[in-house]
Amino acid sequence: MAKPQFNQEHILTQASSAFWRFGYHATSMQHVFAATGLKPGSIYLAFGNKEGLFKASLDHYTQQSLLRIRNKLSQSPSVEQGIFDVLMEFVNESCQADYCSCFLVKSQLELGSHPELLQYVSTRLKQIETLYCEFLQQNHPIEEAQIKATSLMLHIFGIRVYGYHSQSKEQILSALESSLPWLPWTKLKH
Amino acid sequence: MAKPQFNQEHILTQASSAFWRFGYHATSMQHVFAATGLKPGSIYLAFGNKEGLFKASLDHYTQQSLLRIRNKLSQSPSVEQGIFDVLMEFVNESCQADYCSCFLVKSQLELGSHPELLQYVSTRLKQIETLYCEFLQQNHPIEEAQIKATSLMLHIFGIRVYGYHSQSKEQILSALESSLPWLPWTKLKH
DNA sequence: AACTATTTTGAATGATCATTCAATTATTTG
DNA sequence: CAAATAATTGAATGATCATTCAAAATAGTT
Repeated sequence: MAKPQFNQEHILTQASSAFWRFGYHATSMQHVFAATGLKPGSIYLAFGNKEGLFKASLDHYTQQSLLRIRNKLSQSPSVEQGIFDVLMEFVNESCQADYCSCFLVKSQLELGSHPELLQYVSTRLKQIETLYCEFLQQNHPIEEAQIKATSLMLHIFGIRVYGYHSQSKEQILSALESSLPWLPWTKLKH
Repeated sequence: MAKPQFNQEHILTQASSAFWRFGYHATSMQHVFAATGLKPGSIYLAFGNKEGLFKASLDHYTQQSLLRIRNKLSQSPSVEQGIFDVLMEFVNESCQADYCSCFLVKSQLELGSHPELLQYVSTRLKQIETLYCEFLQQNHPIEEAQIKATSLMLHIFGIRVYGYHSQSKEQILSALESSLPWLPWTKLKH
């Protein structure tokens, strides 16, 4: 064997970041070579082709997202409080200068006409919904948990799009409070 | 003058359709030439460059969307009923085989790192929100109308993303009913 | 009919795209 | 240390990209 294989974590971090910010089509392999400092052959040996690298990037992002949500919901005094905190994080992200929404949501819309990648993205978004649903089942019958989880995903998708509008934080918060009354808003009011 | 200028409506219909379905980066000018049957020079003379054609396509789509919503809300017995009907149309669209979400929402996410086009898209999405808000002011004080309009946009954005999941119609409807209780759901229940 | 103004044509351009592969380098194995 | 094995290199490839422009065609004007 030659030099042990390059750091896959490093390249996936860089590739995810590029695909996330610029999208699948606007990110060229040459950009990836430049960002990672690696040569074409290395990346093609490890990931096969651009699609393979993209899938691995999606996986990397999804695992981090699932972990982040799981930690937040586990460590909160209640599931509702944890969900509320996660939502607030999403809203606050949208205020940052380099905001670039959610990698999975962006990919879902960009690759709507690419059945294989679309399926790959949809599966991962469903994993996230399932995670919320599992936590909600601690407090609610499964049917209600499922409805709340779907409603939550609709709102999260909405935030991911609406967040691009400038100075939207207060508007988003008021709207969320009106349509998600089962979250613990009281501590923020007045 | 030569032959009167080609039918701009026709080319914008074709170009919008391509940009909408495949996105800005995945739609090449060669695709547009093939779809319209026109030669490069004609299109470049009329629209300047790809960005110009894209902006004109966005405008074309936006004007049609505003017209469609305005008609629906004007002809309904109440604003709430009109909004409900529009939402149901969006949900039903997501069941079709060739579903491709909303051109503006897709563009907003794809062009997040292109400030000029991002601004162009955001302005048009805000126009749609303003239209809803104006109609809602017939029944509600302006503050409440604005919150309802923003909540509506969040939900519409959510539907536009969630719609890609297969067999999602019933789930979406249940979730919408739970988070938009001010819409006239009763006639559908039981 | 001749002239002018404008549009259309379509081949060509250089840039950038994803991808390949023979040669080189590095590591493990015998 | 030598042989075998595997990873890395980076220049090169053909395809496709957005865009250009000189020439041809068409319509209005005199």
